[in-house]
Amino acid sequence: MNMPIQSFTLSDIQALRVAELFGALGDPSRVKIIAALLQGPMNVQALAEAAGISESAASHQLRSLRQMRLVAPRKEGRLVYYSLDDQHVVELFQRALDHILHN
Amino acid sequence: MNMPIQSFTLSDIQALRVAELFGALGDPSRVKIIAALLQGPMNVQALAEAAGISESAASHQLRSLRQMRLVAPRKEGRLVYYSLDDQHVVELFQRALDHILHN
DNA sequence: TGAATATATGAGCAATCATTCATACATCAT
DNA sequence: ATGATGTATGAATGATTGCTCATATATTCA
Repeated sequence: MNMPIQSFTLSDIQALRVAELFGALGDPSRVKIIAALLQGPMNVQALAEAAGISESAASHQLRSLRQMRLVAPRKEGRLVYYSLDDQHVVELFQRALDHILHN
Repeated sequence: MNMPIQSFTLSDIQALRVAELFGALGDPSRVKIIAALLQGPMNVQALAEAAGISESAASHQLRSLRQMRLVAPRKEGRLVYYSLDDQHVVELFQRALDHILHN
C-alpha cells in the first residue's frame, strides 16, 4: 500500500489546502493544544492552561482547529471537551514532534 | 523501532520549533516550491515559475527554507540549484500531500 | 572592460494573524 | 430570578509575513 507520490506542479487549490493544513499546525499555541490533546479530550480551560494562553485566546484557536476539522467538541454541562478528530493529522503531528525531539 | 510518543506539555522552545517547522510548510508558494523539488533539483528561475511568483519572491522564500535547512543550494555557474535537504520533512510533506489529494 | 544574466537582499507596504478586551450566551447553583 | 461559571465571538491592536521594487553581487559573454 501507499503509491509513491512523485508530484509535479500542484494546482493553486491543492497548494492552498496543503498550506492551510500545515499552517494550522504552524503556531506554538496550537502546537501545545494539539500536544495536550494527544493525552485525550480536554476542556477549554485545561487547554488554555496547557498552552499558556487565556481562555479566550484558546477558544479562538480552537475555532480555527474546529473549522479545519482537526478537533471536535463534545459538550458536557457547561464544559466543552475537545478531542483530536483527524487521525492522519495526528500521525503527521507525531512525526514532526518525533523529528524535533530527536533533532 | 519508534517509541510511541504520548507527549504532553511541550516546553516553549519545543512547541516553537514544531510550529516553525510546520509554519515553513504553511504557505502556498513554499508548498509549490517543495512540490516542484520532489522531482529533483531546480534553479531559482524554474522554481519561481513553478510557484507562480517572481524570482525575487522565490529567492526570499528559498532563504527561509534554507535557513530552516529544508533545502540546500548548489551553485553551478550563475545558476543556483536548490534541492530538498531533509528527508524526514520530505516524508512529512508527502504524507500531507497524500492526505490532501485523497481527501 | 563592459553588458547581460542569475541570484540575493534590504526597505517599504498591504494583508494576515494571534492576542486582548468587552460582551453575549448557555448552564448550573442558590 | 439571580449570580456564578464556562465558552464563544466581534472589534481593535500590535506583530508577523509575503510580496514588490530598487539595488547589490557574482558570473558569463562579447
